[in-house]
This record gives sequence, structure tokens and C-alpha cells, in this order.
Amino acid sequence: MANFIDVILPIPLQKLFTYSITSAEAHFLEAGMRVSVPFGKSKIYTGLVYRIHNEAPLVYEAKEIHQILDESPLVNASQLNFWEWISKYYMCTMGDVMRAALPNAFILESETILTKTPTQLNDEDLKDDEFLVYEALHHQSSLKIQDVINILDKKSVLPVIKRLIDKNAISVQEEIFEKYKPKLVRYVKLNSNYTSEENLQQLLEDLSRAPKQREVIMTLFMLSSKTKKPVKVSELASESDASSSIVKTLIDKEILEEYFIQIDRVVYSGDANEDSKALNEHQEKALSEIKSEFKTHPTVLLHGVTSSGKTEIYVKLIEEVLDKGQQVLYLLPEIALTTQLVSRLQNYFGESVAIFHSKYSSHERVEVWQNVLQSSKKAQIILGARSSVFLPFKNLGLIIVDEEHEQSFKQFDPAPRYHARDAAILLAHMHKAKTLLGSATPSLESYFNAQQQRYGFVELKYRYNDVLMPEIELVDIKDKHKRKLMKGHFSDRLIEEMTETLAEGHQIILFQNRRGFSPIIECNTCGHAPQCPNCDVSLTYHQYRNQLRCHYCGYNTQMLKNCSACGSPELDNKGFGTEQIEQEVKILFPEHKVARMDLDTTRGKYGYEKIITALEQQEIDILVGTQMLTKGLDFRNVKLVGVMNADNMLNFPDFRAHERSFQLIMQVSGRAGRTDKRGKVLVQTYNPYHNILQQVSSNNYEAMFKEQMDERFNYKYPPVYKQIKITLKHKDYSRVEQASIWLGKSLRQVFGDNVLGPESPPVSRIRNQFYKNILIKIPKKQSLSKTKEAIIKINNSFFSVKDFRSVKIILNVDNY
DNA sequence: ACAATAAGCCCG
DNA sequence: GGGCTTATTGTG
Repeated sequence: MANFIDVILPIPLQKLFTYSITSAEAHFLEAGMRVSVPFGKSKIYTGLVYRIHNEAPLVYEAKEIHQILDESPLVNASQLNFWEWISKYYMCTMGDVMRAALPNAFILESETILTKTPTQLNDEDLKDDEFLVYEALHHQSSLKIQDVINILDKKSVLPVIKRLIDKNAISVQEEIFEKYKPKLVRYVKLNSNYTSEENLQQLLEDLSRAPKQREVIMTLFMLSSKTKKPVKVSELASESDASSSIVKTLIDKEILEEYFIQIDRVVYSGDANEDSKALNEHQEKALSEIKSEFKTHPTVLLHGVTSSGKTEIYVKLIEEVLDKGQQVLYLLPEIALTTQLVSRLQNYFGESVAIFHSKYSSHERVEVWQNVLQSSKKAQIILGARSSVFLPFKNLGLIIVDEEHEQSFKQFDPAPRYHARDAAILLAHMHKAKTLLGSATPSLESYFNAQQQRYGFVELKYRYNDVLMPEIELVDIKDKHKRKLMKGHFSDRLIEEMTETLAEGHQIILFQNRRGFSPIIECNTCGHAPQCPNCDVSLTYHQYRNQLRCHYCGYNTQMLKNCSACGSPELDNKGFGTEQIEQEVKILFPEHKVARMDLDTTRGKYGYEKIITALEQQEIDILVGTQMLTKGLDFRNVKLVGVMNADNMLNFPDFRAHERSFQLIMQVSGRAGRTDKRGKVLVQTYNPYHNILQQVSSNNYEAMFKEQMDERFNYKYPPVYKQIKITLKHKDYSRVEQASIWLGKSLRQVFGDNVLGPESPPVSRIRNQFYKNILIKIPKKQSLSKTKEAIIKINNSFFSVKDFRSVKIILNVDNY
């Protein structure tokens, strides 16, 4: 009987692909193993075995696989179920899920390698560019495609290569490379020839004329007797104060023997050196409530005010799950994965904590993956960002989603556009595990679910040590402007409070939301603002490099000296970003240290940590920053938080703008006064009577929830209705316009008034592509899966229209 | 008239 | 996604 496998390929294609295998291979292969397979004319891809069967494809002859890449499954059966769910729910292909789920290093791709053929050719037979490539092959044995691109200095090199092949000058091979290389550490030991006492004596005598080498041998004895462990080359070299070349000489003389041991890149060498803290009465109560809620609900929402000590409660729950021998996933927004929290958990749980996030190299991710797959001791607790829901858990007992309201749990681009919180709840369900959602400002949808009894609900209203919530004061800057009490963007009240706080030796955080409000340049004479050539936005000014940059495509240019429209040299800085606030603070408080935290200053791997540490060590008096400031940081000495302008977030055109503003201001406020003295928050606004600001200042989540839910109900927004956003994109404006009108019409025939648009988004052109959006609102009682089926059907007929085939369609389920 | 480039198509 | 075929555009 013939054997076949269905394979997932990491490309955005709807179907699985069938390959034929031998019966021996059929015997060996299991679902979840990787195979390399030929695809198309020449490429070799990494595929993941999805199904093994005997059903020969009817309309084509299946190709044979190239090679088996794993000895045991890399992906387990429950993960494949999870992938399937993601792909169905978020309307993407299995290939998309595979790309997101597997660490990059697992997905091997072949590379085309050129080599010279033995045939002798006359140089006159070759054209100039062909000759260049041919000549290069005389100097090195093989060339990659990229090398040829560099040699010829142009993009389309394939025709040249093709001609060379035709002339029999070169041949090409496809090679695949393992991307993951285990990290090896070099160790040394004494060659076995010298283990006997007499040989050793002889050796030391022989070396008497090479004192350095003798010294090294003596150090080796000393080290190995002291530590009773293998001795690293690096250790030996530094301990004996000898260069590594002396060690090498000894190895060459076969006196020492080198060997390699594979080690983990991600190691935490410390032990669990702290017991978990005893809980206070409020925490204790919350903990027991959570446990009793878990008896009736798989998911529980913990609403605990900032610095109420949620983490300690998590730690207690984790301890219990670990005792049962189960794994724990602790999800956090990317940005909140700070050393602060990591080292806190490592103190409690030692090396059983593994960390997984995007700043990790692909090699480090492979190691975490392997540890989880083998249910290794080193990975009992995974602390990770959204992509860690894809790790190969076997025996998951608990998922904690901290800062549950954070929108960064939702992936926007590329597909799969999944929400890690929602995916986590499903993942927990598959493992019969529990999920705990925690937040000081829960998302409306989670709070709503808790009210509807879909989730259990526990509240924690008291801050740790009964510290008071900060006092929130609204400052009317419209009035301040009128009475000329503003200095730049600072009201007299804010300056007063800042002066006082600094005099007391405390620190200040100033929050400026960058969103939709970046510093743009405008000509004072004609009002012209420089635009991005590829996108429909004004360029923003970045002082630190004196550049104009586009936030959408990364286009940048030197700051202009004159207006490009009228030539006037008077260019003015409109709007204010963090940079400008920083400047103003420096002028207002020249004797204090000011720092800035935003995307620009935290770019490097440790950029973020550096600023945090500086703040903790009180090297910074005033920190100016964006959203980043809001994420679960614990600064003892910050007593004042200033929100520079609350209005630009409130007025943001998005149905969640109000909810977000509330969450954001509450979260920054939480940074103030975490210990003894009560903190203070000043919120500058043009509209102090705005309901959201009133709710913020009275710390009234319930009122906010109620009012926002009314709005969501009236305007059919989530969580009352679900929604799917369809984005069309093409480089030809009239093409997208036509296509979107057609699609809108077809959708309306099925969904009626629940289809909104098509509409051009606020930024309607990005990277020279024009965009149109269509929004589909889905009532609670309407079946989500039927809705999706209908959309897919309409999509299919859309693509059967020849003119629309080149239009890209992006489906975004739960686009919020 | 031709080549360089873009668009369209399909892969098992 | 990429390689190959076919259509389109630019250029001497």
C-alpha cells in the first residue's frame, strides 16, 4: 500500500500539500515531525507532518519527500489542535500559524549554490556580467545568490545565471542548512597517558624548562581538585594567567585533551533563594476566592488596584500547580517583561523559570522550546509575551494573563492576528487548565464576561501596606492659557508641584502620549508640512538626529533648511512629543537630571533596562515618557506623575479611545506613591469635565464600565457585538476603490446594515499602497463560524473577478 | 525592435 | 513565498 503525508508549509497557502513516502518512512514518521520537501521547480522547504495516510491524490502524482528532519515530534498533538483553532478562528492559513508558532531556527530553507563546471570555456563566449560571475568562481569554490547580487550590483541576476547554466559554465545545487547550532563550551583535561603517577612526574620534569606550561598544568590540578567539576579552557587560561595559546600548545603536544559540552544559552545559575511572601489578609482572601471561583469557572478575572500585590497571589497559585507537577504559563505584555519581575520570580522559583520573548535570539528560543517539549525542570514556569502560547506544553495546569487589558496581546501584523489572552483561554481549555486574568483596569470585554458569569470574578481593592491611592487633580489648561499661566506645555500648578516634589528629593514621571500627536514641521509662511513620499502622513521631526522620519514606512531625510514649497526658512515645530517636553523640562529645571523613555531611547536590547535602573538608583529626577511607563513597574521614590495632555487620547478616533484613556491614566497614576507617602497625579486637559476624567479622578471603574457599556450597546460595538475588519490594499487607488465597493455590496447582501464602509482609513496610503476598510459587526446571537464561512465564500467569488485578483485582502477577527 | 520590468500563475 | 511565464513599458 502506498503511503502519503499531508504537510503544512510555512507559506500563506490555504491547502496542505501531499507527498509520498516509503513504508519505512511511514513507520518512522509521526504527526508533528519536520520533513524537508521539494516545492515548485527548485526550492526545498521545511514542512510539518500533519497527517499520515494511504489516500493517493487523485489529480496529480505526489512528489517524494526530500528528508526527515526530526527523530521525534517537535510539535505535539494538542498543539496541532490549537493551531487548527487559531487558523479557523482568526481566518488564516495553517502556514501562517506555523510561521508564528515555530521559532525561526526550526524552519530551514534551501539556498541556491552556484559552482563551476569542469568544462573549459573561452572568455569570449561570455558577456561582461557573465564573465564577472564566472571569474569570481575561479577565486572561490561556490557562490550564493546574494553574492552574485553583490558582484553584479543589480537585482535581477537570475537571467545571467540562467545564461551561464545554458552555456554549461556553472551548475546550481540547492542546499539546506540547520540554523540552530548548539552552543559548545571548550573543556580540558589531562591526557589519559599521564594519569599514572610516574608518567606525571616525568611530564612535570619535562616541562621544567617551560615554566608557563608547567604553571598551567599545576593550575589545572588545583582547579579540578577544588571544584571537582570539569575545567573550562577559558577558566584555566584566566586562572593560570596564561594566554589561551599556551593552553593550545599543550593540547597540540597531546598533554592536555580538549572536549566540548553542549550548554544552554539561557541559564539562570541562581537557586530559589527566597520563600514566597506571606500574604496580607486582603491577598489571602482574594486567593481563597480565586480558588473557589476556579471550582465553577475555568477562567477567573482578578480586578486588583495598582500595587495591591497581585504578583504575590500569582506566586502562591503557581506554587500549588508546580507541586502537582504541572506547567505554568505566565503571559505578560512584551514591554512589561522587565528584569524586575523576572528576577522576582527567579528568586522564588530558581531555574524552573524560563523566559520567552521577541528580544530573545532565535537560538535562545529553540532552547526554551526544547526544554518545554521535554517537560524539563528548567521550564516549569514560562514567563513570556504573546507568542509563548505556542510553546509545546504537555501538562499545563495554569495560565496567568497579567495586565489582561493590554492591547499588545493582540497581534496585528502579520497573520495570525490572534489575541494571546483569548488564545490562552482556549489553550487552557484544551489542557483542562485554569486561566487567571489580572488587571487593575480590566478590559471591558473581560469585565463584561465576568458580569455575565462566563468568568469567575475576584476583587482586590486595597493597596499593599494600605498605601493610599494617589490623589488625582485635573488642571484646566484652557483656563490656564487664557490667564497666561502656561509656560510652554506646563501649567503653573504642574510647575509648582514639580518644584515641591524635587525639593523633597522625590522623583517625577511625566507622561506624554505620542499616539496621533507627533511633532510635525510646518512652514510659517505658506503652511506647508513636509509629507512622506510613500505614505499619506506628515513627516515627524526627530531632534536627536536632526531628521524627518515617517512612522509608517521608516522613510527619513535630513531636516530641511527651507520650506520645500515656498522656500521660506521659517519652519516651525508644531505639536509636541516627548522630545519637546524633555527640552522644556531641562529649561524649567536646569539643575535636575532629566531622561526620556520612548521607542527611540529604548531601542537596544538593554536600552529599556538602563533607563529603569537609572531611575531606581535615583540617577534621574524627572522621567519623560510614552505608554511604556505604564507597564507594571515599581518605583519607590516617584511621588508625582504629570499627564501632559489627556485630550489627545480622549479624542482619538476609535471606539475604545475612552476605555483606553481611562486605563492609561489609571496605570500611570499607579506609578505615583507606591510606599508610605501619598502620591499625586496632575492631569492637564482642555476639558476637565469630560466624564472619563471625572471617573479617573474619583477612581471609579464601575462608573466608567457602565457608561462605556451603554455606548457599546447603542453603537453595536464589542463586547456587545463582535467584529471582523476587512482591509483591502493595492497600489492603484481606483482598483482598491472599485474592489472595496464590490466587496461591500456583496457583504451587505448577506449581512445588511451590519456592514460598515468601505472607508479610507485616516492614513490611506502606506508604502505606496492604498487602503480601504470594511467592518462587519456580528450580533451575539449570530453564529460566528457561519459568518466566517459566508465571508470566505464572498472572498472566493471576489478573487474570481480577474481585476480584483491582485488586490490584497487582510482579515482581522476581533480587530481590537 | 528589443530588453528590462511588472504582473499573473501555480506549486503536491 | 518564489520561480517561471506572459504582458507591459521604456528606450535607442
